[in-house]
Amino acid sequence: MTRRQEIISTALALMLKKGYLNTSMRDIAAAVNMEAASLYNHIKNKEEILMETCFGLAKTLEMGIKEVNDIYFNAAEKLRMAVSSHIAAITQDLNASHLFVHEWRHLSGETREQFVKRRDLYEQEFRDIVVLGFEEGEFKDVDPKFATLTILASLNWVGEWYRPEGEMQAKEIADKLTQ
Amino acid sequence: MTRRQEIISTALALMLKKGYLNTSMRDIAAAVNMEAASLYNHIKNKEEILMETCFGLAKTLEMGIKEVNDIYFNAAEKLRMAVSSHIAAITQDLNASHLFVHEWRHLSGETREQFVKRRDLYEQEFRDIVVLGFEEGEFKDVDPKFATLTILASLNWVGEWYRPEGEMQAKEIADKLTQ
DNA sequence: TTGCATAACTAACAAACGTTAGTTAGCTTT
DNA sequence: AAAGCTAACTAACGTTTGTTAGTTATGCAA
Repeated sequence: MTRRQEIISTALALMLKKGYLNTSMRDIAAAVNMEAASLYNHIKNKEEILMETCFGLAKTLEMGIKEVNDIYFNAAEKLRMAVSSHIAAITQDLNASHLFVHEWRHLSGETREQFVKRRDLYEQEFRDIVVLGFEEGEFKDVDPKFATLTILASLNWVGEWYRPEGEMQAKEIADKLTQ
Repeated sequence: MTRRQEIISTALALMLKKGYLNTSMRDIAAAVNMEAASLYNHIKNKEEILMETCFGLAKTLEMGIKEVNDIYFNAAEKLRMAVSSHIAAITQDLNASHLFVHEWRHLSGETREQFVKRRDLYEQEFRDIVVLGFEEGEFKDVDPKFATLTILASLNWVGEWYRPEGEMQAKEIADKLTQ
């Protein structure tokens, strides 16, 4: 792990515990045993940590749903895989997920708009799967838009209580949730 | 509306838009056309806003579920009413809900522990209803703990997208969600 | 051996923060 | 008329914040 990666991953851990705004460059520096100013040899500024993390996870999620759309045809199966892929991404790095789910608001200006746009797009693709299932008569009596929001809510919330050392594995969660 | 209420409700609106930490006393003051120092004639300090809001909503939710437990007997009906009551509380004041769901972390020390304790207790009561339904054979094949977390996740997330001017009314949402 | 890149340091800056102190104008009560 | 309360003000405080500038030791490449 390069020094840069070490700094960022340490920062993410702090930011989960204390929040993005409440985590200072000096906090991060102390946690990796250096001075705040030295961090700037490795990263451009504080927001770069947030940006890189949010967009990194966005990319992972996008790739996941793209793969699902490429491979599977049946709506129910598609949904199961999309859920599974989402859960995998979220649980794989809980610290990063926290920034992605909660702290993206603190991206500034254009960066933030860009993020929101990609997030909406992902939600749209997710919704398409639900709608497909609706048309196939697979899922019944649900408002697709509403259902999608509810599903994504549950998925993102997994990051709040999932603990890697716990008994539930990512795949298991995905199965239960799809059901 | 007293000046105090005006200050607090203005503060909540700002905090929804910008986040609790990112909303300064000067921001709040400007929004109600006074100086930051003058706010202290009405409130003790910044945290009082957060505290009062979080505990206020906690109380509302607690009263809601207590009433459900007092009146209804059938598990399915109980769950429907608990969901309905929760949704009503959340949608009634979206600004307050945001603090309750997202910003309670910034309560300090003992206050925070107290809040978490009450939140866990509420979750426990909610879970009891699910378990009851499980025993009555009403809800099938679900892990109660898991199901409760998922339900509450969906409920709290409603605050993220619900808009009072939108087409969906609180009761309508409750119905769809219970289903 | 010289020269350059890397990664750390110290010092400092300007801005913003929550909060306190002290003051004052305008009501309300005595 | 006097006294007291309310709610605003100005000024200032000590911190903390993100960031920049300038310096230095180390290690690799020419």
